[in-house]
Amino acid sequence: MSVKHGILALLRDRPGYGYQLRAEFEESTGSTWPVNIGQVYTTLGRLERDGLVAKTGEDAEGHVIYEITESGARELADWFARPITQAQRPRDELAMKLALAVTVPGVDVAVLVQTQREHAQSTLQELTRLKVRAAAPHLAWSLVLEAQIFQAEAEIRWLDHVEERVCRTNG
Amino acid sequence: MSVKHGILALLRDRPGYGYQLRAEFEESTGSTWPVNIGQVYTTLGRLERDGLVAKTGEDAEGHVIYEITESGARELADWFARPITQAQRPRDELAMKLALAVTVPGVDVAVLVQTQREHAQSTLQELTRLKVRAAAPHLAWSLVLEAQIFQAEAEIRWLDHVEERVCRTNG
DNA sequence: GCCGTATGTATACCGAGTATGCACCGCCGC
DNA sequence: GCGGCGGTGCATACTCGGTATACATACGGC
Repeated sequence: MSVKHGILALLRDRPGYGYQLRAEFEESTGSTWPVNIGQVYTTLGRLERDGLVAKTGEDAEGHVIYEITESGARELADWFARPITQAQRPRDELAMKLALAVTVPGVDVAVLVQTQREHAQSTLQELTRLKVRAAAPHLAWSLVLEAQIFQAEAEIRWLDHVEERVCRTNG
Repeated sequence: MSVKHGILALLRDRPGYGYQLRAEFEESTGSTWPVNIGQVYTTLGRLERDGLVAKTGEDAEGHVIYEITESGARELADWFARPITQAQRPRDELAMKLALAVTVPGVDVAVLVQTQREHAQSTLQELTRLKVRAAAPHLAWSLVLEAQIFQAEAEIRWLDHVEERVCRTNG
């Protein structure tokens, strides 16, 4: 979903080709999410199939150039207007794991929570360090980084909450 | 990933068959995440292929029964011991969208943030209502629900933060 | 008897993501 | 000069998560 709309957004700015789109895509998210080049081509293929982009031929260097279509621009505008809903998101792996852990017998939930919290805390420290160190932060990059920070904090808060609830339940 | 380990966890408790495993899986997460039955069978197939579960034949009613293998139990124990890392998680759709929005020209970031926050707030209210209304809450269910609440709160906090940063940048 | 629903298994299909193959080109060292 | 090496660029094969659907059986109500 995201790579698809990312490519559309980049193509709305100006036409481009696969390899270049990957670089722009990664740069626009502050190189936080590496994108496999193969995925760019398959996504471009699907977008073309669905009439959201079109091949315009080749440029002087022989690159296969794509441009956005009217239909693609509409889809992009819709996407920006639509909020991201809970339903579109994948399952929360951690919540799932803990739900399983408290359901099936023989799992030490306290240890699990403890391990996860230690991990989350070191992740949070690492992210904070990255943020502080950044000399001339790219806006998109720092927004993504801060999203990860807020999420890590929420995870730690939730783990504290879980620990309290589970301990109270057990004793 | 999660369905795979969920099935392993359920099978460690006792052997079972596809349809039953789906019901148990959904119940263990408080019916928060519906699982398509087809996925259960394909996952069981892959688990069998990899030697993590094994068919034991049929029970009295003719159900195809699977049981966990030693190797499967090891993998499950490993999974519970391993923390969930950032890398295993999928891209954050919302962070991605905003990173794109501030990068490509012609997107009204303020409106986007506003729309998303309204949506997140109504989601949060809905989740809170669910939590309060729950008469005899299942532990796993309420943990999952609370995870969603903590995440929605973090999202709203982050959106406030983004708004402040973007406004400051623009004016 | 027959229709609708729940139970149960299995397969086809699609999209996201990864690995890999293949070709071209420019640079650097010998 | 030339042979290796790394960057650029395109394309395909493959796996996995997830959905839809086909198909069969059993059971209960009209």
